[in-house]
Amino acid sequence: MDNLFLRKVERQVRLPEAARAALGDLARQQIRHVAARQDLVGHDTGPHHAHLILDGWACRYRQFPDGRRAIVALLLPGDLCDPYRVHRIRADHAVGALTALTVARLAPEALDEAARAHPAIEACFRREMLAALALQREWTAGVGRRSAIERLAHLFCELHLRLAAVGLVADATFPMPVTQPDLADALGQTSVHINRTLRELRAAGLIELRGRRLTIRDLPGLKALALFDPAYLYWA
Amino acid sequence: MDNLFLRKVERQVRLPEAARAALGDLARQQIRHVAARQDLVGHDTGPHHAHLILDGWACRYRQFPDGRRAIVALLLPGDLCDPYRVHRIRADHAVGALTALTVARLAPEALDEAARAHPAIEACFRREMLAALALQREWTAGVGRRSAIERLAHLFCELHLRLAAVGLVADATFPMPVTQPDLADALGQTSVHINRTLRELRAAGLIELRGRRLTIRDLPGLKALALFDPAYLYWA
DNA sequence: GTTCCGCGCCAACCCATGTTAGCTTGGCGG
DNA sequence: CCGCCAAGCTAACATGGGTTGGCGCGGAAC
Repeated sequence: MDNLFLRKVERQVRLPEAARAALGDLARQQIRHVAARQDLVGHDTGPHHAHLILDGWACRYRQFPDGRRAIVALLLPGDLCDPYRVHRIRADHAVGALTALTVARLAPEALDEAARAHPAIEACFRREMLAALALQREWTAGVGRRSAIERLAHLFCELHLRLAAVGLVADATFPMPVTQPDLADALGQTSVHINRTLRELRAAGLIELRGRRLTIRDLPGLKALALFDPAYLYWA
Repeated sequence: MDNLFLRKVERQVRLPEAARAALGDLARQQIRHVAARQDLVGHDTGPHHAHLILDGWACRYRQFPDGRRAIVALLLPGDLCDPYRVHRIRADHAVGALTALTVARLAPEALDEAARAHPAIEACFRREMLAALALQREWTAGVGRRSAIERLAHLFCELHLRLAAVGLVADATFPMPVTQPDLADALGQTSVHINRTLRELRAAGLIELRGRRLTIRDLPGLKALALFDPAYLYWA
């Protein structure tokens, strides 16, 4: 199980050997397996560990008291979740596994120390934060101003690039293990409408989605429909 | 013109005298005035300065090629905008003045140095980032899953707390210089519907909005309607 | 002082998306 | 091998919020 975070990072900057080794060590400390639909971090968890996603998909979500749920971010293999310590009594959101998950649990002290010892690692963490922020802004803009079909198309373009950055795309095909109800919560719609919209995308010859795998049939078309501009993707 | 960022910060942690002085110096370097509706940072600006908002309101927004606009964040007095350097050719969004604005322009090198010299300042910057991220998540969740009236109510609750943290609230009344078209772009709606919804909130006796000032008539009622949970506000 | 334009405000109409309800399929536990 | 349940899929109907268009006001430019 190779370290996808490293692979993503080194698409941008070559790390010093010592930093690379330190990051590798970190990721090998404490491997945890989480079943699909389990929480990695609960709404009421206090200060907690950071996590590196090694395999599987997770999401950050917020559950409202009346049952509504909003998924505010998707976490893919190679994503580093909360590199900086959060000193809060109560988290503002939870992190849940969408599929079976393999993660490295990272002690905050170990991260701090690695960042202090290797400026390159500190830079990585910072970049990961800035990337998460830019991504979050794009999601806010999208839910606010994109139509249903544009949102879905945009998400697929985004996933395509993010997964390609960690080598999980082959032949314009990649895993898409997110169920329609989950997509609905991520895009601010209902599962019924997600289904309608998927049908439209398929009928337009833009995508093919079967058995948890997505194939993009017409990438330029999909990007045009989504008004996709990759400027916000830091690692891709 | 006192430094509102300092005031906000020191509600949480007492800074060492040297750090406080350094932050004060930073803010006094290069004061800039910007007219309402002008961009502080454009969509196509490359790496740029950081800004400390001293007076007035600004917003981060994204303009789509077809004219649609999404406001993804409001920047209030005391907010620190982009403390960490962004090494990108093209920004993913712009920052614009909603009202006449007074800002301190901060050179990235000066910030880096202050952060290196004073761990307390580094901690402040990091906290500002984490706060921005949490805020952005809440906005994403809101646009995705809250109804029109809930969104508006929620925004007012948020502004109430954020402005209170810098001492700009008196008698449950605070400045609200955002026009209805701007509110629409921030909440993912149209100005017509914002108008309808404002009327509803007024009719329900929850708020009063006159002459760019908002008075909250029934805070508990407003919070209940908005499903407001302040867990995501780091400074307030 | 006049002109103009952006904003607040409102009503009528309409459509994109939500709601409800049901059927089908496939994977999993027993 | 059976039963169960979550997810995919669809149709019929309902509605929140978008669209269009129009009025009046007040502040800024001249």
